[in-house]
Amino acid sequence: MSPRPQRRISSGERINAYEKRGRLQAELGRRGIRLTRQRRVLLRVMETARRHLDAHDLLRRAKRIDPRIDRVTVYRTIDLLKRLGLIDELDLLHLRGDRHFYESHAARDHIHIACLRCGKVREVESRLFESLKRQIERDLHMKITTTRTEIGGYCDACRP
Amino acid sequence: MSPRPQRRISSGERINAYEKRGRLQAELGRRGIRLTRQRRVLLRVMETARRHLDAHDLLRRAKRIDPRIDRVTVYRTIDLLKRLGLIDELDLLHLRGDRHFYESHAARDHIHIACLRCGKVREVESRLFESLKRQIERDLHMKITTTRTEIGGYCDACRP
DNA sequence: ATAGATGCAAATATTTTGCCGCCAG
DNA sequence: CTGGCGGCAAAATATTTGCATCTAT
Repeated sequence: MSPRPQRRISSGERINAYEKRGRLQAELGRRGIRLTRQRRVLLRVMETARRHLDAHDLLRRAKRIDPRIDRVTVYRTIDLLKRLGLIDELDLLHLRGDRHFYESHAARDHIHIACLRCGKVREVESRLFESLKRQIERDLHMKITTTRTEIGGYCDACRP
Repeated sequence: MSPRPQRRISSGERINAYEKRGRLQAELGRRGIRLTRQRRVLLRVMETARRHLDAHDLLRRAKRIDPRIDRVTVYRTIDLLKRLGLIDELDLLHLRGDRHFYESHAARDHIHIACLRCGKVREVESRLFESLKRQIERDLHMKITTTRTEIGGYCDACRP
């Protein structure tokens, strides 16, 4: 390959860098899935989140917009979106306990990198990771549809 | 770099390919940590497992060797080993529900690749993945200590 | 001898299910 | 209108905690 360094890391704390506002809702509409009041609220919460949210967070934020929503509906909506492949589920190395976090499926895969001390989570894309996926598809004869990479360590400030 | 293909994938269903029998126990001894009857049994179960086990599996297998062990002890031992960095925690893309699976920390990092249809999990090592980690350490000024990569897709037999 | 580990019971946390009334299309 | 959806309560599952007792060193 070429000798130039494979710098393709574009970090950022923002979760939904690739999110077009209303994308999820449009997607459900396109697939003829019923858009209820509760779903609209939840989709909006997910699309505008600037950090990773778990079911509890989603409920709390949704209630702030419209209190007429139940915990169970949050879980059922999460399940729906997961099945449709519109959101990803993470657990961020269990850094914050055993809950699951959700993020709207980005255009490109990215890697989650968490500092084990300060808990900050960064997201990066990487050409190398894309190559890795292609290599696995080739060598193991797999069709990859989902990936989840969570890397833990110590950031510059927290280095021991 | 060289033009030869980066084939470094060494798969296999076996979990503890790199495990020396008694490694975990020796490690605890070396660190002056009390080796109780229950811990010995659990360490043995972990070292000899040929597939990923969750807390429930660990308890069941431990009880087969010596029934005098409680569920709580399993959780406490898992916690101990996690804190010491001797085992890794996975959830295999929640393919089998929301439990956690454990594996004794291998010499080299590996990637878990699961077929979303038949559920088979394969483990591979990859040079590209090692490069990816080094790239991240360099570019983000991180010291990486843990990684967890879970890739889902469809294997050759299950391809739609 | 004694710090630390275990067992048991109960608490917590998280997610799922059953059932019935409601509402988006 | 009506089949899918949401609310409520309760169950299921997974994990943690308090405390008295035991045991590895």
